[in-house]
Order: sequence, then C-alpha cells, then structure tokens
Amino acid sequence: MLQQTQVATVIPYYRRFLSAFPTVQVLARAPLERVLQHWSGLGYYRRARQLHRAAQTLLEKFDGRFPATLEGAKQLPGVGSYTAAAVLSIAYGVPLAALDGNVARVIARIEALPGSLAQPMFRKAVEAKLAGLLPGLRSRWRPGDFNQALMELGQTVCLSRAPRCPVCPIRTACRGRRSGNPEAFPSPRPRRACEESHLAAALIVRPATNGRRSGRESGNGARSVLLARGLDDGLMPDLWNFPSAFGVSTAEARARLQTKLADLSGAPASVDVEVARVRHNVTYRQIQARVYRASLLRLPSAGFRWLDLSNFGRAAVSQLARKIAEASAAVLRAC
DNA sequence: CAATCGTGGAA
DNA sequence: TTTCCAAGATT
Repeated sequence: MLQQTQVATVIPYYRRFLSAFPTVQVLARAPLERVLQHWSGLGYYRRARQLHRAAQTLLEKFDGRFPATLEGAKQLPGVGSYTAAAVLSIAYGVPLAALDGNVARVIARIEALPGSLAQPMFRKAVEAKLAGLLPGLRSRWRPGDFNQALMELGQTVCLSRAPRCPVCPIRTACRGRRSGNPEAFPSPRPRRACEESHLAAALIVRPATNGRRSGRESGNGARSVLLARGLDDGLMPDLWNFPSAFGVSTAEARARLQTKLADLSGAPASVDVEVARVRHNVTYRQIQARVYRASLLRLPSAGFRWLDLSNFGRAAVSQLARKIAEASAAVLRAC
C-alpha cells in the first residue's frame, strides 16, 4: 500500500484491510473481488492483485511465512527491491538498505548529486552512497530503524521543496546545504505532459423487474445502475465502472460508447441525453467525463453487474466511478 | 529501457 | 489553483 502512496493516506486503508484479512491464509483464500473492495480508492490497483497473488505464493512456496532472503522476497509479485529491503530489514533485521523517493532525496542532497530517480545512472550513484553507509547499518543500528530513520528524515525534514535545514540532524555533513541551493537536488523528475481526454460514460438504470412498479419509480431511493469491468483503454481492468469509452473528442467518445454498449450486449444500444459532467485525473490524463442516459435492447450475457447508487461506498469501484455515481444520484433524485 | 499506473497531501 | 510527489513495480 505504501508504494507511491503517502503514509497518512494509507493508514485507514491498512487498518480496514488487516481487519478484513488478518492472516496470509485469509487473504490468499479471499476472492479477488473482496480484496479490491478494500483497496478501492487507493489507486494503483495492480498492487491489490499482486498482493493477493503474493499471499497465495507465500502459502504455496514459502509455507505461509515471509521469506527471510532477498531472493525469496523478490519472487513475490509486487515486491521489488525497495519493498524487499524494507520488509526484510524491519521484520527480520536483514542489513539491506531500502531506497525510496525520500531516501534518494536525502542522499542526493548530502552528496549534492544531480539527476533524478528515473535515471539509472543517478540510481546507481545513490545506491553506491547508500552502500557506503552499510558498515554503520550492520554494527550499530538495527537495519529496520536505520531505513525508517532515513525515510522519515526525508518525509519530515528534508522536504522536496522547502528543506528544513536548520533543524536537520546531519546539516553539517550536507553538501547540498553547503551549495546554498539544496532544493536543486535531486533534479525534478521529467513528466509526461498532461493530455485532455474525453470520456463518455453510460448511465443505465435497471428496469423494473415486476410489472406493478413499472411506470412509477418507487420512493425508496434504490436505483441500480449497470457496471462493466474496467474503464477503457486498459485502465483499471479489475474494477467495476460505468461503461465508458475514451475519444479524442466528445463526439468520438460518445460514438465509441455506443459501439461498446452494442458489443457488450450483442444488440443495438442507444445513448441519449447528457445528464452530468465529471472531471477526474488518471496519471497524465485529464479526463472530462460526460455521463449519458443510455439503454440496452438486451442485457449482456456476462461481464456486467448491477450496483445500487447508494452502495458505491464499499464496492470495488474507482474514484471516477464514485464521482459519476454521486453526480448521477443527484440527477436521478431530480427525475 | 522508458512508459505506465490512481489518488490525494501540501506548499 | 497549480505543481510536485508520495515508504515503486512491471513490462
């Protein structure tokens, strides 16, 4: 959970997750769907699938116990060099240095190393400097505490934009500070330019299943909407979303949505009036989603589900789906 | 290797 | 508001 996600954000998810899956066995045997429910909203959903598979791998190959070696740990899906070093050092006291964004910044400043973590050369240089600290790591400090101390120094003192050098315990040894411009280290990571993208989403309300209620919406507020797996273009493939399609224009997105609905149900579909707009960012995409009322001539045979608009809080859906659900609920109440 | 993945905190 | 980045891994 902590990969690329701030500790404060993770904590409530972590508590709920451990409450739902208190042991490796419970997690390994749980349906992926339930794991995703508890991950919903955290982002980087591949991590959830990987953690689930890692739990199964632990049972199958490691007797249910986290391996105590680097080679073993890295066999687990989702466990790379950082996570392996962090877990092994904290849990077992294995003297491995954990290199995350915070540590990279601290080292880059201490040594006044230019570059960014995206550059292999920079990473090598930082790893080399970190390795130089290993003697201290072995002899005097518990490796887990050493790693956490370095990460916390980055999180609380050696801040990326406004380093608090006056209160830094190692300020006298820092070349970045001596340079007078510690914020220059490391260099900002190059980022892909943002793109405005258009998304058309379908609001398909479940038709009444018995004749008595047809023609008059019952007053209990229960409104189920149709969801499909994944968003579009390979995004969030395991999560439920309103059927959606990207396009370079609003019109293209809408046309692609209609095609997608027809493919999904195997029959013609109609995309009707726009009922809401929602904005959402996913990595480099700045998504403007337009929500259209839509209907199907026939229900899909598989790959869909109904979900009541009041139940989006605990379902395996993305934040985008939650935003659309909220906007749609407001519209449907007004109908 | 370079691109990619979700969302939110904080200046 | 905008911008940067967060206890990175994978392909």
